[in-house]
Amino acid sequence: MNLAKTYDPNQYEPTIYAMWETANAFAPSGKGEPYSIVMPPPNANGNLHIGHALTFNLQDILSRYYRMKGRDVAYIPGADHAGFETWVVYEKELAKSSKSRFDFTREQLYSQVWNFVQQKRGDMELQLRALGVSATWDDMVFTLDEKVIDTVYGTFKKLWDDKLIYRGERIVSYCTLHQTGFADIEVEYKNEKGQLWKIAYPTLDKIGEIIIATTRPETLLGDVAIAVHPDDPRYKDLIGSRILLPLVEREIPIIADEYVDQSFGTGALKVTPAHDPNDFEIGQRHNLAPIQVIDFDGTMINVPPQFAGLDVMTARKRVLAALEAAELRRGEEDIEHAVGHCYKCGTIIQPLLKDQWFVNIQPLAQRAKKALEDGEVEFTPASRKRILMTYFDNLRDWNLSRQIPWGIPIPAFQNVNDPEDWIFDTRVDESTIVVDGTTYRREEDTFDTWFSSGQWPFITTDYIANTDLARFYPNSVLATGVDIMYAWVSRMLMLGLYATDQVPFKHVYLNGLVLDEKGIKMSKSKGNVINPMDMVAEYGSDALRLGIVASRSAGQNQAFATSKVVAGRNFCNKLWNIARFIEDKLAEGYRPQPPQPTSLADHWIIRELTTAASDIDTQLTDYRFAEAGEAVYHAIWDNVADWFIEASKTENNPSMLAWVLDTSLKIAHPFAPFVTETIWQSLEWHNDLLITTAWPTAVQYDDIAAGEFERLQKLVIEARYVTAELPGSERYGMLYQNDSLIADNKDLIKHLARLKDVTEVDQPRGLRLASSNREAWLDISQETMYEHQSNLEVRLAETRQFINTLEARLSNESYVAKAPAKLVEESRVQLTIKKALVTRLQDELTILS
RNA sequence: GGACCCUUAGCUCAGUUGGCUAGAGCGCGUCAUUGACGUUGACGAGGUCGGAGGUUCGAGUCCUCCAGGGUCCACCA
Repeated sequence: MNLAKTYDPNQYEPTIYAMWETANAFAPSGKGEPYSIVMPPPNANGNLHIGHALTFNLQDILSRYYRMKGRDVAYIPGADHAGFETWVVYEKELAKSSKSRFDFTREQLYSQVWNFVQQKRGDMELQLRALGVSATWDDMVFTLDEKVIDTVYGTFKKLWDDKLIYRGERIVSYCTLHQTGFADIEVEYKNEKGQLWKIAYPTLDKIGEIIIATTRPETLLGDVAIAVHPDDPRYKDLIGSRILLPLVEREIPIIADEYVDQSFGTGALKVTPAHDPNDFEIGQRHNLAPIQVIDFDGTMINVPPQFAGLDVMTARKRVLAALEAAELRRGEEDIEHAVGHCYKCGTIIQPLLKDQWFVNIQPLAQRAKKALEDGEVEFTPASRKRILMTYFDNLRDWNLSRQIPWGIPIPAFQNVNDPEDWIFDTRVDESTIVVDGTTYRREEDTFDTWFSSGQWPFITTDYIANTDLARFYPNSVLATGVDIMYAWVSRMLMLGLYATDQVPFKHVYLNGLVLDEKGIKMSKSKGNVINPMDMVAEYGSDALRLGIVASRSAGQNQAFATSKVVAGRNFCNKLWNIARFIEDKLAEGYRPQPPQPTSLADHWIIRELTTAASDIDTQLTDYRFAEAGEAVYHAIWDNVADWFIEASKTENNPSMLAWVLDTSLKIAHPFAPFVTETIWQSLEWHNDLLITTAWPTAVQYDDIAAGEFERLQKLVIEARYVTAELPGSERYGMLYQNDSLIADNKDLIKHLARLKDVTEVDQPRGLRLASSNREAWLDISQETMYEHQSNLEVRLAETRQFINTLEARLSNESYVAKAPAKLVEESRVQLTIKKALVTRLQDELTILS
């Protein structure tokens, strides 16, 4: 016995992982049909969270399974520079040393963050290894690697040449704290209570007035018009006249625009093109120049001196106070409206006018939508596909510009003499370049991170460069969290199709969020975050992996249950002890041989494990991870440990013991890679790696023998049921039988049911084991039998109840006529069986009374 | 304002195309007890599948409505 009594994962996991890496076991075999998964690159700015553990585990289960199935598997790992996300983390680091971004040049910042990320990235990669991911580390891609930038620039150029990229002054969602613009999707809307203020704008002669309604009175300072609906009788006569903008005393026109909703507020809309997307459009239609009154740092500019430099909220109060003093307020009402916030810092997003780079997205979106419609990509859960198609329909142009130094520079240069003249050039290391005698200045903005990660599948597989790896494009499956379906999955589909004329992956599997134990979303601020590495340290990597897939279905947000991780750990220990037992039973120097089933249990366990392996095939093909895991768990714990191992104690069949152990390890390996490989390595008849061994194939067995073992199981279960209630003195009693199946398996039954002995008799004596329908009786005293009477009565009542339902069903003509014949036949068979059981139970009761 | 999801045993959750006394893990109860494993074994108790209708021979599963919980999307000032 060279294995300790209990399995200690920490003692083996790092060694086993190192061994796989040394053996290059994760590398694609180059043989078989390619199967590829690209890892959603975790942010290289911190630690993995429990959601990563789930996603990567699912991917690794698939990778290991298909590797064993003989596919040419690439599971390509990555790390994301996570532009804005990392930037936020780094700014916090800077703040710790009382520094800010303004203390450094862009180049200094970039290299500082680079160093910061390199260090964090190393931690993250160690954590990936601790989870046991069988990723092809040689193909690891960081989102700032040269090949990424090259490909991203290539795509940008293509978009540019196809006139799908434009630069323009548009309203962008802007975080004044982080001082960068966002894509629409990055804005987090919350319903909040606010006020709708009514404000009077006096006519030029100050006799009349128009009342407008606004939730943001401070933007009044940037108003350039009042808009009313052309058909609105209240204002019809005023259209074309001018009015006085309060506080600023600027004359502005009253214009007519169909956009205005007559029923909202007062039906008159103040127009602030610089700070509202709709107003911007109105302004464009009416040739009104926008006036920016909120600066990029969130303070007021271009306003009367008493408001200049105030932050938005203070300005709002002052503006309201000034209006009050001027007697221009006409009441207010409470309303609930959606307010956009920065998803990182919660700062209220200001719509600001800024020159940004945009992708004209609809041509790309519609192509992606069509690919989904045509079934080129399937989804699990399927319902998400339709949701995504709707999303494509409503997508608006994508703002690619980010005003942060950490990211891929936008490869564009501006003519110093002609601001409208932009050229594409990749010499982003130069701040100015000269082309044909003209000087161009570099764009300072960087790309939205999702623009690069949106090209991940064809970047990581070198599809454009067409290296060896290109055979892995499109990817077989994309597995990721539902939370980034819009941000990431949608972009990969659009950019993938655009750049490669192919869908980037054939299947999308979306996992839900891992919630805390109480079902609440985890967040650092709530302090309810579960760290996967703590779980690995306490229970082992396999335990975490088993626990996190258990009872989890696609797309559902589900609570994390430590109890399932504990169950996973116990399962590993069970496997471990199965191995200890079998290794102990096999002679020194055992050499593998094909399984030679002799006993009923041998045939039965072959059937069970073969069935389990093929069930797992089906479940994994359907991405039913939890059910596949359950199949493994039960095949090994219930069937192998509780029945086969116990049965094997009454026989000695080394070929079967070894085969059962090998097969158990194989089917469990995708789910619990470490413990299975650890055991495999301890088996002296193996000198290969479990990870690269082949998935079990069918083995011949005798179905009749397997069925007979099942009958014996029923007998044993009934014997146990009866004896469990017996007093200690009678518990290990005799079993009398007149039954050749029992006689032939005397020792087995004796052991499994813990009987004193099994003896042949001519005449019935004791209590008949009626349920299992064999000629077998337990030796029980008259007194005990009497006590057992109530059990028999309960069983009898239950059986009669069931017979009633069966009879009712069969006497229903519609059922007999319409239900499948097979079902009707089954009902008939059941009825016969149950009727016979009733007779036997009644007989026993008669004897007792 | 729109869309989607959830409600099944004490807890966390499975339950594919409707098919026949509803499953798992943990927890609970009784018993076992030291050579594979107490991270164990045997046996057991827990559910009118949120509520009300409907379709069907048959509904946890499909439809409608209601109640409660959640998520996402949305430029109404």
